[in-house]
Amino acid sequence: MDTTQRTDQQRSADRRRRELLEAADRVVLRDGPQASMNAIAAEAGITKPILYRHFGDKGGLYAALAKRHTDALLSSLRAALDAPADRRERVESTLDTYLAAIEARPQVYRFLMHPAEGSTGTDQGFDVGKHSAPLLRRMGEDLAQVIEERVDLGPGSQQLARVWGHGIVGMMHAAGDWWLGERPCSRAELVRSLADLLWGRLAAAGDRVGGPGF
Amino acid sequence: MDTTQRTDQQRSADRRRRELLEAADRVVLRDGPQASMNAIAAEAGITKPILYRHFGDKGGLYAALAKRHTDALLSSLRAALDAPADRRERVESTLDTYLAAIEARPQVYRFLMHPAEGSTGTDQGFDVGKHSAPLLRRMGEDLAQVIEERVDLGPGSQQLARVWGHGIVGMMHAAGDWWLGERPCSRAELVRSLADLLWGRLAAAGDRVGGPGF
DNA sequence: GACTCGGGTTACCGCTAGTAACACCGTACG
DNA sequence: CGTACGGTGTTACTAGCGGTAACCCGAGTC
Repeated sequence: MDTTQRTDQQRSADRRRRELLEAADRVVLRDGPQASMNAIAAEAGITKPILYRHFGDKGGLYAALAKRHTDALLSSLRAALDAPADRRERVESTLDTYLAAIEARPQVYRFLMHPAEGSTGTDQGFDVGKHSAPLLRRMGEDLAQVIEERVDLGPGSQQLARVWGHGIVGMMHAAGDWWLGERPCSRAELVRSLADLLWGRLAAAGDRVGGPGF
Repeated sequence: MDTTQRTDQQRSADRRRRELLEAADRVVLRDGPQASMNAIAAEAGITKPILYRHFGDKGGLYAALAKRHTDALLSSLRAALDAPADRRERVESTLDTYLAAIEARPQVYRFLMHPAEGSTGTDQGFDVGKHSAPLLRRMGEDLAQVIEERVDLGPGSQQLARVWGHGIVGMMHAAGDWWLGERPCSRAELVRSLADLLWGRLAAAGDRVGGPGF
């Protein structure tokens, strides 16, 4: 009885929670990362305090919201990363998966990359470092793990893999962000250019002669 | 007469502006990017409306503030990038310059990378893409220009250079951010690892054998 | 019927960005 | 001398935010 009642309650609470998250999703997609708690509550057809009862504060709601999308994106990236193909193919497919995702739903992307961070709370001694979006960190760690598992890097491989994981993710992110804003080329070209960069074409290219003043 | 008077006024206004910017700098360095206009005005020994008369709105102040630091950092990066040395050396020295800068003044770094963006104004149809810090964009464009000038990339070189410019800057940024938070290794090691990545070590490394399930 | 308890609301606090309206003060002009 | 004026500064305010305390009401229970 007690347990069943508790599960009933919990089930109901979970359903509510999901409904609230979906409402929040709609509002964030419509209004961007600046969506207010009032607006979200209104969209959900209720008022602020119950939002706060469910998620604690705005950060909690946004974290929950971000977690869903992040998990979804990470799992599709994992699939591309773990495919049975050679390395270059896997790299290109992973890049393309990421870029296709941000291209398809740019608002979600923007929300994930810029999680409001308006916390009015204890901002004293603010977190220097780790200010990036959690999505970037998680992608970096994931990629590091895959590199460490599958690439033979010799001594110091773990540390090297982590540096590379975060570095490659950052490369992908910044290039994707720029590309999304300017659209200077097709997605396939971008993927190819980035893979070429990772494949050492920068090191292999010759110096340009007759440049200005050199 | 008229002109001299105007210059007098302008000079005075410029001095005021500089004073205000320095006060704002102190506050931002102390309180992080969440520094309020009230706090900045108090630090400068004046009240809010003056700040607004000088900078329009918070975005304007932050933009002016960011521009100073950004210009300073960009010029030192330029110096490293333009040094008369071979490419690998220049790359390492540029990476090191950037990392040393963010290591030396992490609060400034954080401010530059996360420019508040609280604009309450017309957020309808918010700028998707170009949401990154302007510093990243400018670094990317600068690097692209240097690559285009000095590296022979064959046909399509301009576009390739831009992709690489933004990509490399993103790599540097993400790795630097992660490194600043966790400090998993020395700066020199980080520089070396990133340069190795750019030099194609990922492509050159062999597959790891005996991995889990593979 | 009294009593609790979970879901919901109203009404508020303290804060923020931003602004309108007023006050002071040196200066040119009649 | 008086007076109108532009620049510099202030006080006092609005609108809206995140967050919360206090209350309210219906359902189940003894």
